[in-house]
Amino acid sequence: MKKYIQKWQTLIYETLQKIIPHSGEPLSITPEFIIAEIPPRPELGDIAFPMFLFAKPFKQAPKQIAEKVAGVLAQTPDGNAEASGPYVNVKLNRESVCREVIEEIIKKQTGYGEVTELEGHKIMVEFSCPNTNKPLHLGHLRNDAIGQSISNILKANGAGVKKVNLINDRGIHICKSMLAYRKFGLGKTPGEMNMKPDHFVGNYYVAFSSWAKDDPKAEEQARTMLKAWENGDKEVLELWKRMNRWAIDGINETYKRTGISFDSCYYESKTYMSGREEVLRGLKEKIFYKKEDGSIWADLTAKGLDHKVLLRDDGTSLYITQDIGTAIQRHNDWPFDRMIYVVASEQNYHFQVLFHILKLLKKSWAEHLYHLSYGMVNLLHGKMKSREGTVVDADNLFEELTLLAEKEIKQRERDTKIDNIRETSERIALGALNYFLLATTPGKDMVFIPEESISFTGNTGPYLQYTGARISSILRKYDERRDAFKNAEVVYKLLTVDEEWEIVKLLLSFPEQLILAGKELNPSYITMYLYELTKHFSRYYHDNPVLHNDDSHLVVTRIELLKAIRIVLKRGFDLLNIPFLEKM
RNA sequence: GGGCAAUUAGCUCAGUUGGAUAGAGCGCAAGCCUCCGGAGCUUGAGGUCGCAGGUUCAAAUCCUGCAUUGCUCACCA
Repeated sequence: MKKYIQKWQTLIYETLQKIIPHSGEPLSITPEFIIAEIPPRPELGDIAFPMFLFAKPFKQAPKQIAEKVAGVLAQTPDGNAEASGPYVNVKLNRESVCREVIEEIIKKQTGYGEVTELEGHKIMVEFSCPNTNKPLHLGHLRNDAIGQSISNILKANGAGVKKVNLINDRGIHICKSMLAYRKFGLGKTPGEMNMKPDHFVGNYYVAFSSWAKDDPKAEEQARTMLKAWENGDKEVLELWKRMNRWAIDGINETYKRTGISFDSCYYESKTYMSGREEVLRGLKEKIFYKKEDGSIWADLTAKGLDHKVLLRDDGTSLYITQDIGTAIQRHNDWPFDRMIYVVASEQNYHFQVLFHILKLLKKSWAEHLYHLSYGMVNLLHGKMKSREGTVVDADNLFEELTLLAEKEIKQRERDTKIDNIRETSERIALGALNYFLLATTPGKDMVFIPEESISFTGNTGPYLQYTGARISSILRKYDERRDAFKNAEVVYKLLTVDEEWEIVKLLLSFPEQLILAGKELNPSYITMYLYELTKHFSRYYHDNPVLHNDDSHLVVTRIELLKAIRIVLKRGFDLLNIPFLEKM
């Protein structure tokens, strides 16, 4: 669409130049600054140009200016202009636009969703970052969905993207589940208990909490264990390795199920030391200071921030210590132009502090670090609170959604027409989940409603998947009857239905939405776009038969349109990690 | 108490750099199957855009104040 808007901006600009009244002032802008809009109702036209801005220099009412401009541009090879109050509304030449767009999409296939906006940029994206003391929950699912999708979107914008995970495998919280296991675990294994191993580990983290409630010594023992861990205590390390393996194996299973992957994986246990060294170096260079008790601090009050502790008085590391080390190591490993941290908004302050500390440490790249902050995921009946046991476990939720999808399939009596019901249900569940999590702007808190997400009607992932399956079904039928259309030709002039035109305009704007989504780091531009596209398609094919037409030229032309829609849908689904289903 | 953010229909969410009558979905009400898959389509009701000022041709959008809610200011991560 941009291409056509630019063309018309120039045409409007040239026309305005011609009609400047003698008493008026010359135009002080260039064509690209002429405001172009999409009219509120399609029957008004395809592009709208408000004339308000020219009223002052022309010393004329916007309405009069619009009429004059439209008079000059009423009939052109590129389309027609007409005045509507203070607006000049343009209707594009449908036939030529239809041809250009549909042919381009079919020629490029899914490459149609590739733009060069960020070519040459190296962008590292960190997301997920699980703790190895418990399984993933709903909050992680939003994190994963955003991280994965943003990476896809940046890649489609031409950037070199490296997806990285950071395994939170050290620290006092890890010691807590270890302690509880040592105390209550009796050497059992997840295999013996027939449990998913990360859930097995998570149970001991819960066990620690209830133990610590009655026994004040529990917290102290955890601190002692952390010290032992950092000092390389053999028995502690042995236990740590064993339990970490369980947790990570389980978490990887969830990633696999939900289509999440990484290019490389960092471990806090391997980076915290370099963070500590960096802090000590900073101390030596008097960037930081030491308190009497031996703890090391940064004074950030000059920046309007607080004082921040970087190393405990017993010398052990904190969250921020290892974050410093990790950032430095990453930039050494893969010198990025930008680094995006996908982390919940509750850590906004932490990242302000982290980025500033890295600047204090004179890391020139620190200003290219960006915290992509996403809001909390709440439930309809309130917040998720681990203490109240209302945390939604990722695996359980996914299973719940899968079963709901399976039930729907059976209810619709589609089970005989689908090859693998379980697999299809899982793919619908994933589509439902990712669509729902990505449809809300990342920065905002959101309410997750499982039943609504899996609903097969309305603005949901499954509805999108259904539409994709319907298109696929029509194209399959066309293939089967191909011989009947041997002599038919594609004639774009035949696409005269308004709904066809709306769809073509949408196809035209896909690359622009992709650029926007990349610029704003916001996948919801894609979810909104895909919903618009599927809604228009549903309306269209409800009233306009594709295959059941006497005119075989019309059939093959509409088939071209459907192929183009399918390509764009597929590409859009890929960006959001929503599986495309041929049948469902 | 300080900082950051949010507030749009009963509920969940859109609303580009200020621009034509503020939009979807769910739910509610009423319709549509001799039709490529009815998981669909059509129509309707439902809004003082948190409140009060200001900026201007024009404000949900920009500015100021207030209210409410969330997050945060830990030797947790």
